[in-house]
Amino acid sequence: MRYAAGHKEATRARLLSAGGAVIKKNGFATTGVDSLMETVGLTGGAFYSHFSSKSDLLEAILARELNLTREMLTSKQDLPLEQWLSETLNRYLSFEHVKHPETGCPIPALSTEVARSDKAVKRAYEAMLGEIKNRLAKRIGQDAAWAAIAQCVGAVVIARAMASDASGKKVLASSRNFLKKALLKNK
Amino acid sequence: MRYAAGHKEATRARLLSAGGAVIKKNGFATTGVDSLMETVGLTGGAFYSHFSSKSDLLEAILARELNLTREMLTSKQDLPLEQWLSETLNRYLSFEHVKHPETGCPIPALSTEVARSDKAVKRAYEAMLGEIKNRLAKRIGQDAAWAAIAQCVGAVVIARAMASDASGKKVLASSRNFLKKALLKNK
DNA sequence: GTCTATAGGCTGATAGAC
DNA sequence: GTCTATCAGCCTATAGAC
Repeated sequence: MRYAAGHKEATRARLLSAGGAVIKKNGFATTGVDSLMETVGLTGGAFYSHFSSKSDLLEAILARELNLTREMLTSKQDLPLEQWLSETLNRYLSFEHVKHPETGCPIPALSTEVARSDKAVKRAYEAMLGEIKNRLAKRIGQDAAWAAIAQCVGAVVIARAMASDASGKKVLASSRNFLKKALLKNK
Repeated sequence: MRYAAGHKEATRARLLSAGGAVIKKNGFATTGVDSLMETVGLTGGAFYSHFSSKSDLLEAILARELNLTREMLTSKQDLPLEQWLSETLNRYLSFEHVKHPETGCPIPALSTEVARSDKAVKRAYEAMLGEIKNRLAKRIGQDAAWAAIAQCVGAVVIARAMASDASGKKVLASSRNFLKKALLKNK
């Protein structure tokens, strides 16, 4: 073998990381294999020694990215409820998050395309989302967990589609206010 | 002129209606001009006598579709709050809506692509969404209006990406429960 | 493990016939 | 107003050289 041991694994890891950023920003269907490979300094033909299809890549990227989201949402679980809630919501529902999909959560960026993908992709998505929900449910309950996820995702999706920054910020602020109030009251 | 007066307008109207259904189902970027024209029984070349670009079509479709959503959400404004809320939420957050994007609301189907479109498209989106929010705000208040829209959109987006029907239904039910409780309490 | 070359098919958009 | 023909460029995926 003319390449160091672990070379393939390293390339695959870079592909998941750099590729994930690109498709969160520009979309999965609209990003070609060639430009995906460019992000790791390789040419298109080499793609298929790492993944059997483009859809296979989406599945792997989703697993990785959703894992990161789960860690992020549950990293401060030892804080008191109100503080944990406030910090987590302020971070997820920030204008920074809206403006930078490439470093953000895959759910608002990729869900619509997951909905149009094959069963394997959807299964990866469903499994990870279920885990995220379970972790949140421990603190705020089952219904509230799904509702909070849905609302955060929807707010980011809508804020990103707005023409003006001001409108996007309004959507975020309303969702933050509403969720904090509702989640602390119903507890 | 070899075609009846109003023929062009009629073709354009059919294009907006049939095209809207197709792109809500299959996505805007992934649907070609040729297949868009097929839905109204014409060939690709004829597209450009109706719209100056594909993006121009998206703008027109959004205006039309969001107008329909607005009418739907506010059609039963004369009912008592609780009843209006319940009926509207049950309809928007239904499994039927999740399974049939082609006849459903454009916001969960197209927002992610609007976010990646040009300023004109985003302006059309922002203007119509603002109107929808204003109508809802009259009944439930400003923050709650944005929050409710965000949550409904997020729930449908997520439910559509789930592998199993059961998971999608859970997300919908949680959002329905949570929203009804929160909106009636905070009033 | 990555390369180049290639296949066959799709894209958005234009020109000119009818 | 719609047609066909055409452009250059992109797509996913494969074959075979190195």
